[in-house]
Amino acid sequence: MPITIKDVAKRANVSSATVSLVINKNKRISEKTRAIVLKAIKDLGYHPSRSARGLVSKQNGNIGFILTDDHFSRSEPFYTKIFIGTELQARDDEYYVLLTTIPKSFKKPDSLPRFVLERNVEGTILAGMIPWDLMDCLEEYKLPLVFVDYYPANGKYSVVMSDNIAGGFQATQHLIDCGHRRITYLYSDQQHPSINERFQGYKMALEKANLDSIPVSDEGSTNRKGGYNAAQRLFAKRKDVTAIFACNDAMAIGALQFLKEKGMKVPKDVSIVGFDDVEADLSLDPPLTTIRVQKEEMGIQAMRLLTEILRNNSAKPRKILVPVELIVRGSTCKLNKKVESK
Amino acid sequence: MPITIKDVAKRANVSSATVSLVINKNKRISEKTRAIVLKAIKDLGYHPSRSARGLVSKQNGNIGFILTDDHFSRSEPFYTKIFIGTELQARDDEYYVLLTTIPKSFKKPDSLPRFVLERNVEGTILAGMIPWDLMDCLEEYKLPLVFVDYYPANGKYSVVMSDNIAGGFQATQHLIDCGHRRITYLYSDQQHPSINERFQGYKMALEKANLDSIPVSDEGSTNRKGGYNAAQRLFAKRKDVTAIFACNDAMAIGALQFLKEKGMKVPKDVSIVGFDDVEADLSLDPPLTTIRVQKEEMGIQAMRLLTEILRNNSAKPRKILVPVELIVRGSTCKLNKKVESK
DNA sequence: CTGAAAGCGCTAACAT
DNA sequence: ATGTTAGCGCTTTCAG
Repeated sequence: MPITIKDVAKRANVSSATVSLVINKNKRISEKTRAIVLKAIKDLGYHPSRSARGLVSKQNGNIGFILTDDHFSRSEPFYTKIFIGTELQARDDEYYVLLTTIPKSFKKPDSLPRFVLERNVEGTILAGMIPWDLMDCLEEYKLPLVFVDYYPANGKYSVVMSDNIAGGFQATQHLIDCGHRRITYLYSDQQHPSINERFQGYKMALEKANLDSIPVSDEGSTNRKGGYNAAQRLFAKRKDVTAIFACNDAMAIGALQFLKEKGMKVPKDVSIVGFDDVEADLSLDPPLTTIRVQKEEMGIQAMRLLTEILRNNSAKPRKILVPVELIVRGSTCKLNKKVESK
Repeated sequence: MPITIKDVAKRANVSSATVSLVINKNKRISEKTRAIVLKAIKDLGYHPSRSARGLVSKQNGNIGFILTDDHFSRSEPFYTKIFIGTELQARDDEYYVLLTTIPKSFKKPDSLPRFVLERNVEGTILAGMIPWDLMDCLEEYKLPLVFVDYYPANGKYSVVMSDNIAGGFQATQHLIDCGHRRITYLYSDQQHPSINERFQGYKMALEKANLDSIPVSDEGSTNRKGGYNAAQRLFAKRKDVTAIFACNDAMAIGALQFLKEKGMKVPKDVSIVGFDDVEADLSLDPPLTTIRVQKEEMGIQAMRLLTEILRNNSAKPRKILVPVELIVRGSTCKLNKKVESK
């Protein structure tokens, strides 16, 4: 029932081989025949069969997108947007994206995603923190892998990250520019490369201004509750801090909530900068100054990297940093004209 | 390089046809040979090639999952969870799910998702509100369609909905049981079937208790801002309302915010019930009493419905209602012993 | 520059 | 109950 290559060949008065060559952009076809064939394809609304193509070319045109279940269910659509970027780019690259989640607790004998077991993807994008065991298993399959927003330390893979160091620097610099001198870094889970990189940026900005770093961590997690707890811990020790740089928006919002409850005004008494720009809470009061991460762009870049590897599998691992941007909203302001001695 | 059916055949000392029959669970194979073949398959780690299968069977083992971009990027992972359910069930049904978004503003000459143009899906799940034009276009492709959490009025398709009427009823009944007599329904966008059905349930519960309905809508949208505005509008007119049933959690949270700002205590002065149980804000104070929608289950059911249609395409359109559940948290309480005259 | 033909891995008659 | 074989739609030598 569907239109086949033969139908096109017949209509264009050429052989099916010629049509195939045209489809595959082979250059040894005269402009004239190419045009005729192209027209026939369009007239007929022909689309080559992926099955037939895949059968002979040993390629299936699919790529996998794996992330942990808890990441995908997160209340902010962070990874969702990365996925959208991937899918967007996949349209241009003519791939289909198969999305699957694996349990955060993935352990060695657990079974891998179906599409890798059945070898129905040519490569895979790994988004966010991935259990070590999963990487191990994947490695055995020799699947081209690209990491987004996370990467293993071994340097063997291509990765796409947002420019966390620059972001940390910009956030901190912004606070310094506002006149703040005692600026805390609120975080949790320092193992995570992003959180660590943001910390680097923070420290660099402080060093440049000759200020001391005041890192405060929560043992829990990098969510609102963690931010709330960390802020609580911070102000139990030091009441003189005037600015907070949180490792992400969720913690920033948690800290904001704590401050409000304690009657401290944001940004009058304390300025807060977040990271990610999750837009989770546009009704937040005050709206959060933050570092915008280009989530879709990250997905796009990841897909591009993967395509590159797929086309030329000798390609060396590359690392792409997607630029970030300071978004100044209402949670930061100039420090109250008070003159501060360093 | 990969293992083919012939490798299996050779190892099992049978023909490839026999292997094929075993794979396809054909019953006219003796138990003995079946066992031998199965063992060979396992030993070799054989997985049939989808391309080859697809080429002859005209099936590709893919199903599409379409939703609008704004739905997928929503801050609560509502549709994300529906998708996860679909993917979960797809594993059992041996399908791959191709997820794509279309612009909310989809208009007729816009191009359809690639996987339908290229006919690379056997059927499609449509999640959430879908532009009418899209349905129109899809219809021409004669693709089996299943709707989740939304459906066109024409009754031509299979759909999966949560039991909105029961949910609206339970929510309202809960408030009535708490002693409330003046209960508002806060909503927006009544065109949406879910919102309308919830309204039905609300009205039924009120009628049964012989109470009047107090519907208040916001002209904007069904998000927090809408909830805030609607609550504002409500209390501008009537100060005697003691309970609010919002058409979803987002609006409930918006209303909650308005009440807090105006100094009204929740639940002491006003009780609030939401709908969806999005868990967006576990740190919400007070935590929201709501109607839990089983999002994953909805995705699972949608996939099952689609599989059913695909296996037996004479199947008639079916409608599945996924049960809901009242979750009582802190935003509702018994009405202050005040005696109320009806 | 284009056509003829073989063959990818599998299924489905048809034989045996 | 199992084997033989043609052919699905496409790509890819190899000829011309």
